[in-house]
Amino acid sequence: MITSPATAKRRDAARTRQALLEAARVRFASDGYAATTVRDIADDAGVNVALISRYFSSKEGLFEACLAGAVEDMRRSTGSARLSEVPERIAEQAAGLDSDGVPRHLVLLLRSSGDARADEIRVGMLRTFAERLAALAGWTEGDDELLLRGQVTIAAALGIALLRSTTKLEPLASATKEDLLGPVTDLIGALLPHREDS
Amino acid sequence: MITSPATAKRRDAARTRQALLEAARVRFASDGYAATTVRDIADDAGVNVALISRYFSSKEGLFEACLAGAVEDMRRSTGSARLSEVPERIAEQAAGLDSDGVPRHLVLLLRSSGDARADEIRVGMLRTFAERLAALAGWTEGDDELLLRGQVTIAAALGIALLRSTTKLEPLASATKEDLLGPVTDLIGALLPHREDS
DNA sequence: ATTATCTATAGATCTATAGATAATGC
DNA sequence: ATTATCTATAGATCTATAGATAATGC
Repeated sequence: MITSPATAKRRDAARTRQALLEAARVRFASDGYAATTVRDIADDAGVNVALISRYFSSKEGLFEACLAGAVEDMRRSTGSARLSEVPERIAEQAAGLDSDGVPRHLVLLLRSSGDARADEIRVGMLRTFAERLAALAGWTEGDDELLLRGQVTIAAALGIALLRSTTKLEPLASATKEDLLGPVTDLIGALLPHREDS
Repeated sequence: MITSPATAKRRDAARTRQALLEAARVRFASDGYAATTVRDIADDAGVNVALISRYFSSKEGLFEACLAGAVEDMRRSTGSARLSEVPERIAEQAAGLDSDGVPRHLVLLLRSSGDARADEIRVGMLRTFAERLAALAGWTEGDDELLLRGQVTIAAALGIALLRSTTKLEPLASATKEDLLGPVTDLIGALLPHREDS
């Protein structure tokens, strides 16, 4: 174990960077880009505001770094999955936690910073994500009807995640991954037809 | 016809108020509350900024007025519907247009202004909306499982609407109500079980 | 000595409003 | 005369940064 305890006051650029990144993901995801101030993020991270510019150039740079993290999450989630595993993965994403309880912030994909470059990344990720889902259900280039269904599936998952993270609408807000699994399984079963040939 | 042409420069408080309201709904829905400036809205409406304070007290007041409009939309949409009519209504909402092509801005229900009062209205509407849907599928007080399904249905519809209004993700972004009807019908059929007794 | 962190502040918004102007209707 | 609209501006943020401070490791 080289890492120091979480409460460490020891100067550590890498740790500070990480703390900012995590605080930013949470804030951007739940409050949106414009409503979040750099001071909010720095305070949450227990760090001086000026360090955001230091490590991420700007608020916009920090947002892009958050998106890059979401790309990672997404890769791991849809990577080598089979259609039969999709409902559980989606339920995890919608619940906002992966199977180990590590927070996921896919909601970021619905949060625009207004910056053109960040928006391209964001929409590109959504596109890829939807195509992977559709592909698991037998989609091939040009089949717009099935692609639309893949995109509707993503939209539904993100809608659930967003409603959970921005409102206290019960029982949805407190629903666990297990609570969501039933409805999500039905939802995906209806949207993405199972292939005959596998 | 008493109303003057749309291009009228004639002074008309009611018309100005309405123009502000419509411009605000569009901006708040697509950009969110914090990212929208009162000047954006006034410019879109072709009206002086100061008139926002005049007719709505504040930016927050204008947002609340927009929400009140969304309540109207919602009432009309889930009013006396039967379960069999729900998919079409939801498809309309998700598409962002009602059957006459009049824009709907249910996405506002996902947009927080940060103000406690507005948020209560917002979440209250979501709650009512979900309960009505669930009730059409046989929900009675205390049945949390079915209520969750109602809320997931709303979340899915809002997710679609939001993705459509904030990205250019094709084919979803350009899908018509008719294009959406298939997937949405399947989605609702799977989420909300049809009652045996009717 | 190096570099992580903090202080202080410039400059750019953005909202709200007081008071001036000008179109309307009696 | 009334009231819809506009001008000008005060006051409150918020981001980015230059330069000072202080902890670290050689």
